[in-house]
Amino acid sequence: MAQQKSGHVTLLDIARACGFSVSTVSIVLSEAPLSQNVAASTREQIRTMARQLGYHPDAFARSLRRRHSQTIGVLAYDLTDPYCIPIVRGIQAGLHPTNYLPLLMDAQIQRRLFDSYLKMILERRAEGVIVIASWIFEETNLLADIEKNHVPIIIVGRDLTSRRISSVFVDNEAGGSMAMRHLCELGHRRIAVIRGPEELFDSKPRWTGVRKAATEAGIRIDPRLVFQLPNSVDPFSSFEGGLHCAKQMLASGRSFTAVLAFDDLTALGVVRGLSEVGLRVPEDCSVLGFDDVLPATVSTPAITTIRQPLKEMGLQAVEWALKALEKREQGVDLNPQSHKAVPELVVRKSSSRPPERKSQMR
Amino acid sequence: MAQQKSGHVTLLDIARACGFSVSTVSIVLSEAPLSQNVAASTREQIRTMARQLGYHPDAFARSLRRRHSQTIGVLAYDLTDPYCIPIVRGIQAGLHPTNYLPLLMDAQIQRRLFDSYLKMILERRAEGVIVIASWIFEETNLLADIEKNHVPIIIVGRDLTSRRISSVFVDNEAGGSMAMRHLCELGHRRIAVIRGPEELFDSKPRWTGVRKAATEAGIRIDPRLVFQLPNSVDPFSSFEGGLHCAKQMLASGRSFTAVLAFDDLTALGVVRGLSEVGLRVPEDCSVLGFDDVLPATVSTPAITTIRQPLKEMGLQAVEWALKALEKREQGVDLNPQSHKAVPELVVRKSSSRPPERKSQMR
DNA sequence: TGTTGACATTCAAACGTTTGAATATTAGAA
DNA sequence: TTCTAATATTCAAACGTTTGAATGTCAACA
Repeated sequence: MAQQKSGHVTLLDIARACGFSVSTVSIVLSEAPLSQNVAASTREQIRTMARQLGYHPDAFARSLRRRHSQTIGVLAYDLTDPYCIPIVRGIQAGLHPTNYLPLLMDAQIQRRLFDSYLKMILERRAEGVIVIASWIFEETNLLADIEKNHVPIIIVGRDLTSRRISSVFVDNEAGGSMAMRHLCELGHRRIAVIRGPEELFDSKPRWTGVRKAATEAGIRIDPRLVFQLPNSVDPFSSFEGGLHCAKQMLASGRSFTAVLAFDDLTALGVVRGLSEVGLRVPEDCSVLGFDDVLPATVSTPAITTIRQPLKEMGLQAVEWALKALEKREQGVDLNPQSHKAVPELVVRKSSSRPPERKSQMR
Repeated sequence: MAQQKSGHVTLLDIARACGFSVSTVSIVLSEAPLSQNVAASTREQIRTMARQLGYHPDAFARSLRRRHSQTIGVLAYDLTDPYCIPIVRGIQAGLHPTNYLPLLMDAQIQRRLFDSYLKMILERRAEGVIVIASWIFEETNLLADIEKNHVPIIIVGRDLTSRRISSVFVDNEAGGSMAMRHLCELGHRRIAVIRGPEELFDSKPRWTGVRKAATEAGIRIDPRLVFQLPNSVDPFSSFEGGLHCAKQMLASGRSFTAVLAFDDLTALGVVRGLSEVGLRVPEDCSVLGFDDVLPATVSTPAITTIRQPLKEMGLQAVEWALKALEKREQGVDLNPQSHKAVPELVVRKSSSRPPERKSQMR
């Protein structure tokens, strides 16, 4: 009845319905400072009418006028990956006490989608962007556009300070060392290692850390027990990669008492591979993961892993984004920062001392 | 330089920069029909200038003027739950060929957040809303507002046709029957059942299906082997619930050769509980899950489960949402519809024939 | 010469808000 | 009585687009 053609209730509808001007209604409903001057009776009248009609302010009109969207764009490379979720949670948690809202997008590991969502984030005038990408994320030309439009951008999951982008990522080297040290301390000497895919940012430093710790412990890593995941991209593939590597390991005829896997899903793949030939984890062979995602916790045995403080990393990203906005308000451009989060060894059931009889591994 | 105070490049910037009017620029950049009449040289000039300045149209202004947001709100009860993700994927897949964009929100199983995000979806003038909620989702008063503003709403994960809301959900009864039938066919007779939490929509019909199949197979379910998950809410708790039930089962002294768990995470909890007393799955005891989420696939043994066609359910929801929009365009209000998706038995490694010697279970 | 119509471009209003400035009303003070 | 000040409300412009209608130019036709 009082509806506009658009189907949505507007200030004008309310104004007409209770005989005040649009301005007054706006002042009351948006709780502008001037609303103190509005008669209490008027306020009440307007508010009840708004409730009655089911009024909700039009975010488009409001943002247009106020020149603020109160939005932070969050672009995840793949929500399917359990790695992303805790980061998103951290971002949500960080944003919650402010009145910024996350605009969450899932690129599904597709460059095309990544670009089109980034464009959308720009069009929606997000005031900042947080990109979750442990994964390849080369120069999109949109990146330049983001800069031209003065939108602060933070990346979590890899170091892009070289491109002058604030970055939050885990200290992979330290993590790799922790993992190797844990196995050494348990008494393992023949340790198979599954390295991450070539093109993944985390792979190299993690491997460096592993080697350092091995050297420090006086252990030689048999190059024939070093494997590498293929350059694939979706989370499930790293499970299959682990499974495949385990088979190769077993086929190689070399003996080993532990496997240091690139991440948790790889570790789960290894567990599967070992179990298929009747080997038990950890009695016959220890398996270590990295990340600490849900599947590592709920599988049996629970996977010993290097935990990334994902939620905290999300929080950190938000903190910087907000600070950048604040500074921008004052006309200052913030220099890109970087934060190396410290990982943590989580000992669970997939690691133990090596089996007594070495012959057990053929 | 040519920047407005807002920091964003606008049509006016481009117009000034190349000496045409805002209208012409708009017509060219938005590829309006009139742009055929614009001189090719002009078009080129405007386009390159836009690219150079990094122009992106302001979605707020555009939507305001066009009276279309090209957006579908998607409100998930908890992205942490692996159950949600494939549904979201389905929704994305369904939306992709259209030019609607999903506006994805994660309520984190908190009523307050649920409400505030729903409000946000309304304010952003989403043209339709899809709610993912297997979980409690009682009358929000916002629901009434959604109706007042003529926004079509679809729920996936439970049946709310009684409240005149289109619903997509799995045929829980059929699924429950499938699970039980599978165990019976393998030869199990003493089967423990873990029912879902009281307040969860899926719980009752699933249990009905289980009992029906048992009756048909001439099997009596020992009430002392029936357990129930507590009314909790986060996905991890169902793992713990399963673990706890397994302990109770074992403590009860009753013998059983299979456990039919409410969902996959519960099943994984049961596996853990059994393994803690040295029982192996499936050699000593079979375990069945429900849903088919990632952790069920990557754990060892892989969990035999009843698969919900989650992605398809998401697709279905989108299809209806779009149809409702189409109809609304013509002024027709669509009647709420409902779709019971048919589940599917996925046989993996956690189920097998019961062990020969019954004494094995004490 | 005037009319027609195709082509190229611009005008101006509108979308739903917000907000600085303006107006109107009342009460109290000078 | 007029002036000031507080209270209560409205005007009107602006945010960045889009778009129906208007304008202007030019060539071709009658």
